Amino acid sequence: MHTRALNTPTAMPVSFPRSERLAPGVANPALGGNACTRCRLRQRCLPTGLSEENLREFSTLIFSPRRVKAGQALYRAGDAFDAIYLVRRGFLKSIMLGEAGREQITGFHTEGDVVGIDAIGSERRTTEMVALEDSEVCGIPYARLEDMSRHIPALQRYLHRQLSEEIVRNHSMMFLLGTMRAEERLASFLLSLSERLTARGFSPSEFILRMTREEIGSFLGMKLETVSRAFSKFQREGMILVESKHVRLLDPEALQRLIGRQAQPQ
Amino acid sequence: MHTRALNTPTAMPVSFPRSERLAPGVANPALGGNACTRCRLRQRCLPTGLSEENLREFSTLIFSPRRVKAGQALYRAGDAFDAIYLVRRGFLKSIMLGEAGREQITGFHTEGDVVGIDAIGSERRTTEMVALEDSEVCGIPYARLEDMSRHIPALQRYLHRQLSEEIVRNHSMMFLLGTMRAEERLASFLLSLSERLTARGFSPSEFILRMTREEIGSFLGMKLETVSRAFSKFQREGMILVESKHVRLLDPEALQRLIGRQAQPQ
DNA sequence: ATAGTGCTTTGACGCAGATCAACCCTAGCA
DNA sequence: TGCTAGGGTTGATCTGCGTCAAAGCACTAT
Repeated sequence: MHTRALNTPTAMPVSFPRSERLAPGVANPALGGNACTRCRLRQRCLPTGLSEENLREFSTLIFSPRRVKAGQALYRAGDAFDAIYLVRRGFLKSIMLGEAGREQITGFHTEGDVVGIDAIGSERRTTEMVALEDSEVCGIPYARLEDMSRHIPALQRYLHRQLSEEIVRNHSMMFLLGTMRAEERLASFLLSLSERLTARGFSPSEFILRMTREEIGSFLGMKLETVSRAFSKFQREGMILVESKHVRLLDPEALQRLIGRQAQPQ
Repeated sequence: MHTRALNTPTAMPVSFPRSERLAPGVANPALGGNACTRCRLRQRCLPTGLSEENLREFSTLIFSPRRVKAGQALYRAGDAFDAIYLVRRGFLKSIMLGEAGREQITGFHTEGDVVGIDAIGSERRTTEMVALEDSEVCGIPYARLEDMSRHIPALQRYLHRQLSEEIVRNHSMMFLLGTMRAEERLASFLLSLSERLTARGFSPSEFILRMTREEIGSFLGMKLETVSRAFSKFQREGMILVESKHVRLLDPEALQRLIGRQAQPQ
């Protein structure tokens, strides 16, 4: 039995027990050039089922990694759509802007995620993508990806699967926003975050939030004060430990129950 | 200046002035067999830019129209995903089912819409599609569509555009559910309904709602009573005329303003 | 040290919308 | 003709969450 890496290399608050950081699954942590075949994320980000030859061909598509500093935008609403991106490192948010200065965060993204796929088939970006911490992404020019996916069926399936997953995620969010109350939303958020981090080889029960209470609120359709109160309540009831951005899930089943119960009367 | 067709062939309530029904844009209203080239919806539902030859090839894909009676499901959650559908006639809703018997309507669909595309790339349906009135859909087996789109670029683009539009619609819904208050949601709903019907050659300002207050509420994340009150208020303020399912927009700009204003304080 | 800034927490209060309930209308049907 | 069921409207009341405000904490700059 061993602890898995926290989703951060930075120091923990002193009052919190520090978890050990392990190598995230792949033996060679040194990043190579931009050749996908040597990338540490190869298992997670590339289409599966490509032949060696196809994989090499696919690698030629990819721009060398681009850095996006915390606070900077990878793209903005209105920009021409010409590429999708694989997140290689870091954490980003996608934002939708509406009239009257209203805006909403429509997603958070971290390593291994495909981002910017939502504008596929359109001319321009309708959302913008901003880094919450220093990040690195690999761009794939869309026109060439479209071409290549015509003669590599596995690539076509990969693309369609990414699109499908985006749609399914969106449906889940619509469901969350349309039917859940504040505490259910936050519980759901925490559990899904935990799942995603687990899939990336991090600890399922302990993590660092990369976003503010206000950003969580924007994503979940509630105000930052409500987010904060829900965190405090979960802590009071022993379901989580929270200290500012550091969260530990003590009783995920309780969070799950909190979402599941409370069906409509009879 | 002439009036356009209402989105129904049925009789109007007597107290409402009846609009004239005109032919919906295409000269020959008699439906042919299942040959797309003779379908009255050809302009709206088929990929544009196909050569005559490609169009004939595409037509061979399509199953002959399938009828779905009001209340019946076209597919259910858990069904194998094997086809997408073009709505040829009628009106349907898609529903997402959650734990504890909760459910939410994620979309309404009418003629010319592509439905069932959300499960692309997955094995099984995650939502279900139920007809609100007697409907007709043309199925397209997905595996063959995927194949064919590899050698017909216009078809590939068409597919990607459909997926993109689905994603953009979902984002708009997330924005609506996450940032708008009840009256704004309903105003937004009415305007978007009006737009969609206009694009199909119906009257932009007068239409029949095919769904109940409860279904509108489910879609917009509010209770049926709140929907009803918002309708009444809009009518009191002279923005719409509403009599049960029959709606006329008297002042669309006012509805638009209702959404636009009310930014967050400074 | 000190001040300033951004983020978080917590309390007090108010309101939008949910809930509960009564009643109406229409359609279908015995 | 009357009964029933489903849908819609409206009123009264309740409550979850937004709003407003104050204060604390961690960082950074000076």
